[in-house]
Amino acid sequence: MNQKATATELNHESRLQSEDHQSIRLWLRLLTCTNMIEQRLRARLREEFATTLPRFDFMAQLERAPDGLTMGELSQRMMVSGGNVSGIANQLEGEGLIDRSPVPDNRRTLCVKLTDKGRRRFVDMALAHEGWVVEMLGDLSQTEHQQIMQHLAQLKCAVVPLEG
Amino acid sequence: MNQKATATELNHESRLQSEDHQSIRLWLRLLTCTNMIEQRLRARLREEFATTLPRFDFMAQLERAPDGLTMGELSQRMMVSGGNVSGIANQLEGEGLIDRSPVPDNRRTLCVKLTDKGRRRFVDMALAHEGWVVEMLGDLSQTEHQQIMQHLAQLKCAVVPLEG
DNA sequence: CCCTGATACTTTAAATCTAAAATGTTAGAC
DNA sequence: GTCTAACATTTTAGATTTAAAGTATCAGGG
Repeated sequence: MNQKATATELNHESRLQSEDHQSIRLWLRLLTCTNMIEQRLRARLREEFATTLPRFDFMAQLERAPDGLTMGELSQRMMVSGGNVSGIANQLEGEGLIDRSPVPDNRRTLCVKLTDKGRRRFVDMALAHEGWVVEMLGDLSQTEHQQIMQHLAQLKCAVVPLEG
Repeated sequence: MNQKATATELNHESRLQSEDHQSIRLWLRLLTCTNMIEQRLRARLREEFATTLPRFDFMAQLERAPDGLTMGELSQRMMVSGGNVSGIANQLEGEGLIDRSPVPDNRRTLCVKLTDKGRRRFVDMALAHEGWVVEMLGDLSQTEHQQIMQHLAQLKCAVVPLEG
């Protein structure tokens, strides 16, 4: 940005560079927001329920899927590796919070569901969790909420096509 | 949301509940976007530069601070624990990419800087990194960029006050 | 000087996470 | 049927992460 170039005078290179930095700044701000919220949730889950975010997330996915999920589906939805899901499932199964049962027509697959105990345990945590999130995000107006949701949806669409 | 209640008929409880779910949805979408981008950057840094996101982030913080940073400042800016920073610093120092030197007036503190080798190495990566981010976020228009930035700034402000 | 508490950093132990290899299962080609 | 490749999951090895404990240093009061 040397001299007092008007908008139309900006060449491709400098325009591109400013776009670059803009994208980086957007990404860093996104990362900061997410990290801040994540750290708070992590801390409170530990303090108040002696559990971790991945364990909570695991149970949350199951709560939203009353018919159960396969290990692979859990892996996708939690956006973590399959091995990771196996480990957490072992813990939660050991504590009687989830149930891993074979599926009749495909012996490779396991169907994971919350046990009654698991559901009860989760409902408590989810209520508190919702409170914490609202505490952090609830000050935004209805309109702001909607706008950010839309923008993040666009952003998601902008990123997804690169999947392959 | 029973019957066809108009907006004014909604009682506090149901309004609150819908706000709750809205906040949760916003948080989950934010998390999804961040995770998607993060995973891509992680994969490409590994594939093309045989390094990791935290190592890249460490060097990026130093690049932005020519006078160097203390370990504590790095910990804050990277939003990770101090122990974590120590570990990464050991690696990078071992590879001659950074330099940890004592500070004259405070023997507890270390001043961390990029070495020339580290700076050269980082510049390469940063260029590619910027390209990847632009690839993912560059399709958003200037206006959208600005709006999302503003919204995330609001969101950040909404979260920060709870620090204590 | 000698405490005391705070600060800066490192170390430790345990959990998490990943990529890749291993295991067992399925589906389709031939 | 047999082979092959894909699939679903687990196991493994190793890196990363965190919280908390440990080490060393500083600053201030008595």
